[in-house]
Amino acid sequence: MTLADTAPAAEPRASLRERKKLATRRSLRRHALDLVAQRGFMHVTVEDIAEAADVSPRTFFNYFPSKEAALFGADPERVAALREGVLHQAPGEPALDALRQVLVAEARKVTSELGDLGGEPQEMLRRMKVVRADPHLRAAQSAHMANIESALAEALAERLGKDPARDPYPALLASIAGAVIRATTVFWASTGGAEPLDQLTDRAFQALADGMPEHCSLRPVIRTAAPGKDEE
Amino acid sequence: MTLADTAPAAEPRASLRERKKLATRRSLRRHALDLVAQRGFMHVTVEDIAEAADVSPRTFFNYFPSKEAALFGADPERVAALREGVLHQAPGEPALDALRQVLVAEARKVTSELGDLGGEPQEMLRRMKVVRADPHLRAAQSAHMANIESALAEALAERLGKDPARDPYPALLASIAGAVIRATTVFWASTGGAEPLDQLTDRAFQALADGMPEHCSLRPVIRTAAPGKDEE
DNA sequence: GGGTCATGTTGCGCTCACTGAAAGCTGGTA
DNA sequence: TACCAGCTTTCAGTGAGCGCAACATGACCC
Repeated sequence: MTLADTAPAAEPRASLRERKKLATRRSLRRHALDLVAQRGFMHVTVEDIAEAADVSPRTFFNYFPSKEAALFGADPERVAALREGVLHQAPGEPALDALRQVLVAEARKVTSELGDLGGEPQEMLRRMKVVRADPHLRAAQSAHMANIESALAEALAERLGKDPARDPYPALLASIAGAVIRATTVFWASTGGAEPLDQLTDRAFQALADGMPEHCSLRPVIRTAAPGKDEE
Repeated sequence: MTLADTAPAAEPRASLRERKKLATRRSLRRHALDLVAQRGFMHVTVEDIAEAADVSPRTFFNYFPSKEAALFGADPERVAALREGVLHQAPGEPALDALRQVLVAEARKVTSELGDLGGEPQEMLRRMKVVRADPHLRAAQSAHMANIESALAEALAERLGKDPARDPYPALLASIAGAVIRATTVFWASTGGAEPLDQLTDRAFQALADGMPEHCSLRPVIRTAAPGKDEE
């Protein structure tokens, strides 16, 4: 495994130490995903993953707080970026719209060829397929998302100038946003990534804005303005 | 601790064995809640709980699959009831409305004086206060809710005659319903139960049906008997 | 009441996730 | 080169959770 690849290196090339750390992180992530895809989450131990990545088990926990985190650990920086987006995206417009824009953009990033964290293409898809297959992992994903939802709720409350202790709206919206993300992502994986995740996300938010009608257009729709759109 | 109390005994009085089992279950739940409320989830071991309830630690796991489950374990029968409700409540009406009715009714039951599982009054409130305080527990609650969401999604798909593999609507709606439950419940706890949970739930669903407008009426509204619609 | 069976409880041993501390290794730097 | 900061490893320990084999106890029948 070479250390200096896959990254377009827009930055002045991090120190060797940093590169090694990033490589180890990726290696752990990658091997965790591989092993879990092969054997199922339950039948993979942290020791297995560490061994595959050629580090000690203890080192695994220096990188990830839990076995699950190696699969869908969102870096703090990404959460901070979401926060930032929720606060400042589309000022003046409704928070729901801003949230929608931010999350659609995030979905696009995460599923772009490079994959998140600069990993392999399709990595996100593989990850979600694995998650989809295992109820325990779906639960763990929900748990993980709960933390992100908290951050979102906080940001939404700030944007709206509402006191979370008095108004449930920010927390409610944040929870719903999390639900949308989880549902669309799992569905996306179940179709093998046939329809881009960002479009699915956008349509889900449209349905939400329309009051979740039963015959809503969760299937491809011709929309003006933003993303080009196809019909089915 | 007497065995035969708290239950109005509409039934022919279960066998001694059944009564003991139920008593043990309640005792474990109760002591788990007490201890966690005192010391925090992290600082309570299963051994502590078992000791307090006067059973062996092994027995604890005969009743609950995990430490968390003693706090917010929904009995399978209750989930089955939800499923049933989603399938057959308000036939002909939109699934969202049926879901709303079912969950509002559930909220009323769960927060009724008797508490769920026939426990103490206010037990639900104490439980949710504890959950609200601890991020780990909030995550665990999300994880737990994910399972219920799966059941809801299945039921919704059946009701709507939609194929979950082709249409994300049922899963999306189920996830959102779970999000609504979690958000409203946590908020309800944060207000100390000032406003009835079922009303909060109903208003949250109203907001959802209205497309989550920012200035929606999540605060008390004068509403007539049945969901006779209000304008905001 | 006594015998028998089904069911529930317990003790034991084990795996594995996860953590703190101390010692060893390695890259950055003067 | 020498030193220091930061990373990795080893080690020892806690605690969740599970399978299994006794053991205890209601339930049932006579």
